[in-house]
Amino acid sequence: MSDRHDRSTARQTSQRLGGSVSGVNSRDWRPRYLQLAEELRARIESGELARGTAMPSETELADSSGLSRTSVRNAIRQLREWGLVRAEQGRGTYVRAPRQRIRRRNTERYQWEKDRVLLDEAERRRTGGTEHDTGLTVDDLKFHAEYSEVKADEEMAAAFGLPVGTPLLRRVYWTSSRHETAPLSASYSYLPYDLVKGNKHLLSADYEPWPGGTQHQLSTVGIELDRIEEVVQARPPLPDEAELLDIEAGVAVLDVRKTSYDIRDRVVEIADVVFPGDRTELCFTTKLKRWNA
Amino acid sequence: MSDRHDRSTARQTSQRLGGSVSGVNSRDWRPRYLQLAEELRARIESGELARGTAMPSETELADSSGLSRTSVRNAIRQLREWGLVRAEQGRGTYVRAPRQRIRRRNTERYQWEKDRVLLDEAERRRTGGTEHDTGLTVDDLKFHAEYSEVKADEEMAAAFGLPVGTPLLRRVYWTSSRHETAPLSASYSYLPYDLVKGNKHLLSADYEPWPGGTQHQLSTVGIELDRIEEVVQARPPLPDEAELLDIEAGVAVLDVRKTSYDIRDRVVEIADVVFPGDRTELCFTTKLKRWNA
DNA sequence: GAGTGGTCTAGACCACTGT
DNA sequence: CAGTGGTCTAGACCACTCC
Repeated sequence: MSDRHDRSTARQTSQRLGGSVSGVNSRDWRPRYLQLAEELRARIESGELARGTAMPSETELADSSGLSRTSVRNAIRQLREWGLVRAEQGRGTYVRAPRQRIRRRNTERYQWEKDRVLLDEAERRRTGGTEHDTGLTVDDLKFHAEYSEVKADEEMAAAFGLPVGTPLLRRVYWTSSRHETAPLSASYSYLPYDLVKGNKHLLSADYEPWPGGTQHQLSTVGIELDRIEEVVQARPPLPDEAELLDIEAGVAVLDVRKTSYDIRDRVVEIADVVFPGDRTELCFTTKLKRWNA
Repeated sequence: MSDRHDRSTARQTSQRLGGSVSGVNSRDWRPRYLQLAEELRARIESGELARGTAMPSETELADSSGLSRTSVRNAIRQLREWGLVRAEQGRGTYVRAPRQRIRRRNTERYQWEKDRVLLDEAERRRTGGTEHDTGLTVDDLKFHAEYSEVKADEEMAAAFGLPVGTPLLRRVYWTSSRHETAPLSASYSYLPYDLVKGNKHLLSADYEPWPGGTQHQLSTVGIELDRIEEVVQARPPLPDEAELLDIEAGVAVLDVRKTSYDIRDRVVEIADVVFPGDRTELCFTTKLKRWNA
């Protein structure tokens, strides 16, 4: 851990590995599958292997590199972990579009959402939270929502401070851009059923997309939020998350457990939001009190 | 993405995979290396393969499971990506201690650090930020610090809003518990040299551990912080990060780019803090303004 | 020197995708 | 159907660790 002027580079490329390689060279001391991986990475980044196009097949690569197919597969596994290619059974291996990291400003977002509750509906409908994040309009976005009633298991009960078995409204939703396949995040939200049953619009997915977000929905049943606590962790994706978010098995997800407290200090919503780790940045701002204040 | 009553489980175990497996069964439709991986996972979680002990060697596993060594290695690769085992060249593969996730409350931490600046030194010295996080005392902790002067590259210059080539003080540090090998995080911090040169204590690692943290250090040269912005992302570890933080290549790190602004709205510190993804939770709190205020 | 994990080969069969 | 990636085998040599 001595020489690291390039720490910052790691944030941008997600990778920083040795010098350039112009072929699989037996004089190089690194394993040959890694040399091949880095050569292919260079060809992708130079644009020679363009985004969306098929890579040479494994047998072709084995022939052209002089390596066995096993070694070629090791190289491709490396590229997949780097998020550079996507393998599809029976079809081929494709160069991924270079992923632009989407920055989500959570701290500002929540206050913005709260302020918006006081606006009239026409105004709210114009732009929602996702549109705020992405700069896209509602016509570019495709919503998925799924509502159900469940009973609190031990973990949820503890998180809400309610008895096990308490009815909860469970909402699963994600939003995709119409021009891209994979959603930007997947969200699993839980609300105590008793809190929201006063407004029938909250109980069914038929009314989605609801203009104004969860804070507005809660305001219709008399709930004002005081603070939101978010616990961020990185973990491997579940198989279905990998599919939904279009990430390789080796790429982590950012998992945010969001807990909302109302002004009476009750937990009124718990949401698990899952982001693809290779294209998401979460931004938090901590405002500090003045010493002389 | 239909049936997900177990979303929450994913947060705790980092893994949730099919039912239990009591052997590598050819009737099972899953690949046999995965069956073996899950069988071994069950044996680890049951305690049969205790933490810290060596796994059966690859050849032993090949013999006992009736699979080839290649398939056994695939299974072990899976276990490594799950963070359950650590392979050491020439020695063996060892069961990892089950990792307790450490929760780091960033939002509260920074205000706490700021408040502490106003305390006297004896008080400050009693507990530092790391001790605050971990509950350990200074005697249990081992500090590493390394200072150097560097010139701002393009990225750093842009982040600071200063010309390329501006001298920066670069500080690399990490803290380990004396009882554990791997540090909880690694930190790479940059300060404009001109800002801190007024206090020679800030320019050398000899004075570490400095009681009071960066905010106190900055206060000695007349700087008061206004806010801290943190951008969180998940990415694969660099090879040396994997070694330092004791994680497998397949496990992601949480990378936090922390930017500190002073009350004159200058960027006064930029720090990249890297956490092992398999045992870190970052907690952020967003306090919302009252509607009636 | 014996044992370990890391790399590598030259095959094979499979499920899946296109035409 | 031919071609693709996914799985699997039965070997081999290497660097490394420990005795």
